[in-house]
Amino acid sequence: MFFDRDPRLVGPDLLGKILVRRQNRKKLAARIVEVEAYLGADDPAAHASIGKTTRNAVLFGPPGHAYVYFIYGNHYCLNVSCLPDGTPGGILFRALEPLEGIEEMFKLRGIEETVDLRRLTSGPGRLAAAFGITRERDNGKDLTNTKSDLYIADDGSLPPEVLITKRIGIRKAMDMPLRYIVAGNRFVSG
DNA sequence: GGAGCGATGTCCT
DNA sequence: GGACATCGCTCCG
Repeated sequence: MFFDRDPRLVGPDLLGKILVRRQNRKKLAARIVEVEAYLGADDPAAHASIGKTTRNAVLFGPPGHAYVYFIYGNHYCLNVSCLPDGTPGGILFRALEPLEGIEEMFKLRGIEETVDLRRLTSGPGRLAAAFGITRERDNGKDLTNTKSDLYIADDGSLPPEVLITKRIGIRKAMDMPLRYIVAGNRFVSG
């Protein structure tokens, strides 16, 4: 299956796909335009590099599941697990291009709709807030289940061009080229 | 528009 | 007790 592969292969293939949230009959949808790969023991920046703990257990579980963690006392971040059960790895969602339910996303973010659309879902903390993602609610969910209230959809569209760069905002393994972005997309962070 | 910094929870040593 | 895969606010140009 799609996520049962190395994150370095899943990452670029995720670009162009759509993250969908359903809640109170409302549908939120946004296109994935920026992600980062996080590996296992060989990647000091990865949460999985320290071995399996209660916090990072989802990364060691079956592929395609949501790993949500709380960072800097303020923000949630969304990842999806990769590789087979027992082998850690995942992809961090860093930026989305809003498609549907934009009004609801502004509400969930707690900002006015006059704010530049780019500030709505550009950045891991921002996109998680815009989708109402919390650890309590979403950690461990199967993102391949389209009956779920949080999943990844595919409308068949492919990004024009994928660029690979160094990852952003980390203190370790800063030089590994594991960030994947849609070239020229205005919703990419940084 | 960029550098500096505070907020603030959770996990791990 | 320190680190942390962030954000938004200041202050300065």
